[in-house]
Amino acid sequence: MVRAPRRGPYVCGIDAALDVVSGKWKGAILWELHAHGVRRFAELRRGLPGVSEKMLARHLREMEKDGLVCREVHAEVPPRVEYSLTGHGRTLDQALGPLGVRGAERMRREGSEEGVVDVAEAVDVAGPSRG
Amino acid sequence: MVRAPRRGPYVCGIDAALDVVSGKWKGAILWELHAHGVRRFAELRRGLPGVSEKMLARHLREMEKDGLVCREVHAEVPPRVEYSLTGHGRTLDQALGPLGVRGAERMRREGSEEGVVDVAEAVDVAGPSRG
DNA sequence: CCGCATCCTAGAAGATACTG
DNA sequence: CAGTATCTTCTAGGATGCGG
Repeated sequence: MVRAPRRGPYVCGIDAALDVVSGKWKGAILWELHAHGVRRFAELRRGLPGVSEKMLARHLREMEKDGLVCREVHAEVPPRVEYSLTGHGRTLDQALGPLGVRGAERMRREGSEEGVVDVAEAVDVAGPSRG
Repeated sequence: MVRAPRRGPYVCGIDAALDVVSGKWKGAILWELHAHGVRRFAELRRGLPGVSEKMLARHLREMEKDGLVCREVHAEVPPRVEYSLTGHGRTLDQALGPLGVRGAERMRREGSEEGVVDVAEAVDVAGPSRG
């Protein structure tokens, strides 16, 4: 486990807010949806190298429950489900923007000695606008 | 030894930034230090109901290593160590401010059905000024 | 008082197989 | 394609005891 997911009693607001994004992939999911606006399950999966269907589905469910993402199911023959950020999710993402900037710096430093994906270099890691 | 907290490859800046505060008590520690400015080990411990010395010490070390907190050791007969936020830590805390507001709302909702400490009510959960 | 070391547990995350 | 169920692995976090 990477983070420390829990729904326990919170000590403060930050604690509670952080809990909403506690999960190895939630930050990345937020980033993906923010960057692309709308994303299908398979697309998200491809965007998160290493994630398993189980974890992706679970995190998506939790984030939906937390009102961060919107899940739109299209009743078609080839199943199609699209995910996007809710207003709430966007607000959270915006709040996370500054963190992204700091994180990007961290990536460059830590990346040198611990390895880091370079996908982040492709876009503005702080919070890319969706074109 | 304790294997270094998985600073694995990050997918994006947000991911990297979130990793710095991943740990059950880091958010609360940040909040405590922000609220009080300077805090001794024992004080922090009392401020974080339920935390163990091990976890408090470990998280503090990690946060120090990440440049979030400053650790000042006073070579006195009764050992005294004081912790405070570094400029970096304050920046992070500020970025977390908006999250705190959202988290506070969450606490009120979730709190009703999951229980929540009321210490948050005592101060501005979003980011109390230390006056 | 501060905080490290050791052992142990809960549950998060991973791999895989299967269903609609 | 989307998502669930099951089994395994991994490790953050908790409990306790010792040392400076």
